[in-house]
Amino acid sequence: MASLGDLERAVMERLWAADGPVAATTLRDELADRGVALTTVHTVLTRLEQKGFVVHDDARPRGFSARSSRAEHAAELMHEVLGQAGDRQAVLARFVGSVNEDEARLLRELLAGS
Amino acid sequence: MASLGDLERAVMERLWAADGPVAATTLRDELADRGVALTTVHTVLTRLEQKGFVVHDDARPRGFSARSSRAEHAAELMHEVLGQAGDRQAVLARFVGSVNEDEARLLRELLAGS
DNA sequence: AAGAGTCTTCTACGTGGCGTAGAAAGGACC
DNA sequence: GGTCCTTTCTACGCCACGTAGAAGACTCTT
Repeated sequence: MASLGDLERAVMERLWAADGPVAATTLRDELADRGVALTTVHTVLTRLEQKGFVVHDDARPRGFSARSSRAEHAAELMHEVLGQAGDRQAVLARFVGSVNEDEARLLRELLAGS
Repeated sequence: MASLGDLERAVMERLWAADGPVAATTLRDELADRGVALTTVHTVLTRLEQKGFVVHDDARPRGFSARSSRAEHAAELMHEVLGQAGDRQAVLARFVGSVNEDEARLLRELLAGS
């Protein structure tokens, strides 16, 4: 369960927001506010690939994409937290005890269908 | 959202398992498999206090205790993940889509009461 | 096919968090 | 008051991550 650094997260955010593979130069431009160098973007992408969060095609300007969607990733994280937390029932109880009404309704609907 | 290191987690685990304040020496003994020095335990406890996960009384052998229960902590973490993940509904959908049947039933019960 | 420009990989450095603990200071108990 | 336990102070090493230069690989144009 690897956690992400600031820049790593920012990069993932762009990849999640994109609807296809993204070039490193594009990412650098999107992260212009940080003023990061292109090589920095590449380093981060490489590390994200090692962690299994990113893949790239072998087109010539490489296209990088997130391995799973943002929602999938978050849901996985939630399961991880739930998993390594001993009493799963207690955790779930606390969890649903503090969701707002809209989300409670949504959850009821989602659970009704299964 | 501070994440915990290995030893920090191990310490929290003991504090969560305990039903009252725990002395540093006790923790060191419980962590005997790691062979950590007492001062190491103290350092970790201090850092955990700075992060807001632990408090201590001012009895003479200080009593350390977790600020919130393990379940509360996990539930909070789950909310954090959910919160910073953009489309909360999508995340919840993915999440309940992959809970097992027992947990789904539990969730339905928990949600029915609210 | 050479040259120019772009993309990718290699390598490396600084910082900060965490595991680690000795040394010193503070308090308890006989 | 001296000895022993506890707490605090200070410090070091390692690893993850942000950062990027240098060099190598590739493409494209002429």
